[in-house]
Amino acid sequence: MNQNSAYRSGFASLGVWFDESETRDDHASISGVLCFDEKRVLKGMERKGVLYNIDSSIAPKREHEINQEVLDLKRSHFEAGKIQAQNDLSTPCEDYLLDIEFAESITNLDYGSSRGLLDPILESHIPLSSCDDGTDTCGMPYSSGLVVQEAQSHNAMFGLTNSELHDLSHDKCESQLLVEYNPVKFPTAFNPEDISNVDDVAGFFAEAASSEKMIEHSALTSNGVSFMSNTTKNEGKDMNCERFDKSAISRPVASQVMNIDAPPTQKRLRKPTRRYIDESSDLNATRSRKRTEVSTSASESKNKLLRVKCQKKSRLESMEMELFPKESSCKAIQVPFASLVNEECDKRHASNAIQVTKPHKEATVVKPKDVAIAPKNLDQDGARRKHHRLWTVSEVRKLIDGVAQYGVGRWSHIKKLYFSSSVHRTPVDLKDKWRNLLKASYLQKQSKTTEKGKHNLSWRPLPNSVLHRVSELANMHPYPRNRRCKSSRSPCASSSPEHTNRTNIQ
DNA sequence: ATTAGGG
DNA sequence: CCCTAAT
Repeated sequence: MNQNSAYRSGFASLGVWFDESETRDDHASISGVLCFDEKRVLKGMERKGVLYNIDSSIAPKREHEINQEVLDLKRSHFEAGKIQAQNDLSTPCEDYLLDIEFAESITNLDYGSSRGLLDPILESHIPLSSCDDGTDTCGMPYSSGLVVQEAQSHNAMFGLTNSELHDLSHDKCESQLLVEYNPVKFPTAFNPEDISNVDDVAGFFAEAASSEKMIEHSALTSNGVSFMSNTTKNEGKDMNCERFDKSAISRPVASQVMNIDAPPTQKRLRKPTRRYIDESSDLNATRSRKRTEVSTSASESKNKLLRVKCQKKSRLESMEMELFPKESSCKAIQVPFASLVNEECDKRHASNAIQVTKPHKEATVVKPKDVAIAPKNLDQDGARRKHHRLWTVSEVRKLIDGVAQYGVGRWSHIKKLYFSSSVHRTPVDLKDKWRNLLKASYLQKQSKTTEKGKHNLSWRPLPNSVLHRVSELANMHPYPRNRRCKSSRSPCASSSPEHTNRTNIQ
């Protein structure tokens, strides 16, 4: 099998002994691999502690979904581990003098090859569902392309251990199985981002270990496997998680995780998200035209992020897809975009400064609020969303004037007349703003009438003059549809007259 | 291309 | 602000 040969060669390059006679046997191959891992992982640490902790690292993922199968598997593991713990020095695997740098070396191995090893297993007898319930055990949806493969490999290995453990239970390499079992799983438990930080990994371990104790104890005990409980608790507990977490295990594991995780090949087979496409095209377009209307870096990004959170689920999902993959695709977009944004940012600032500078006395009242809304930090997201341009009082006034003149609904006209200079205010923006003004005035008035104190502050104080005008206009021009007169005075009394009036004017 | 509305 | 459905 190609996979085998490839795999073998990979290890051969590492100077690892490889038994030709076993080459054709997948199990044998795996055993060999497992041995390596064990040697690597166990290096410099106490066998028992390691075994305990490694196994425990799995627990948090399915605290609430432990099924009998899993328990059985665990039991098997512990048995194996126990036996091995007693024989570790005589373990045949000692023969495989593994270079301590295996962890780093393995990084060179192609993901495909290692995967190839698993594939046969997958195909043969592994129900990928040995421990998956859809939502998954790693906290990440299977729908995430990035994770799926890991999950599969994990399951594959899981299945392997599960289905073959009995066969191997008396084999000399049983202990290796346990060890290997763990590293393969890690990827499923971590967010790629987390993995990058070794400390985080260590933290996870600690957490996992601690939480596992409970589960392990109750589960195993109830299962009539008390002896294991003892084993783990006594021997495993002695092991200081922190100690090995940070020193021995975290490094190698982390590196391996990265390895498994990193595989660049066909990680993302999904077609680009709509947003992704949009952004790309938008970016290009923007670049070529040097559009002036773009967003600023920092604030904009944040806004977008916020927005994303509030957006429809579908969109959110797509977004996450973009955010997660720390792969090239993402960077490719962002880098160029970022530079672009900066450019635009400067331009915009200039114009903005002007506007901000000329505010009226009342402006001071409004501004605080605006500032408060202003975003703070930026995220990687290449946000396409327009920068949240705070409406200055002057702008609001202009808008009101426009509405007074043209009436509600003629946004494009208002835009032409009053906002021709401000590129960033589109008719739609005006419309939205008006809507907000109505709402604001209504709320403000209401709060004033009732318990004025209340969280009135949350609603940025609107200059009274503005507020009044809005109210008046609101009465005059009931906002389409919801002519629910916010003003406490004359509810929905004026409809036809004013309406026609305005309409005719134009 | 504009608007109205929902998110 | 963004997005979409209606005009």
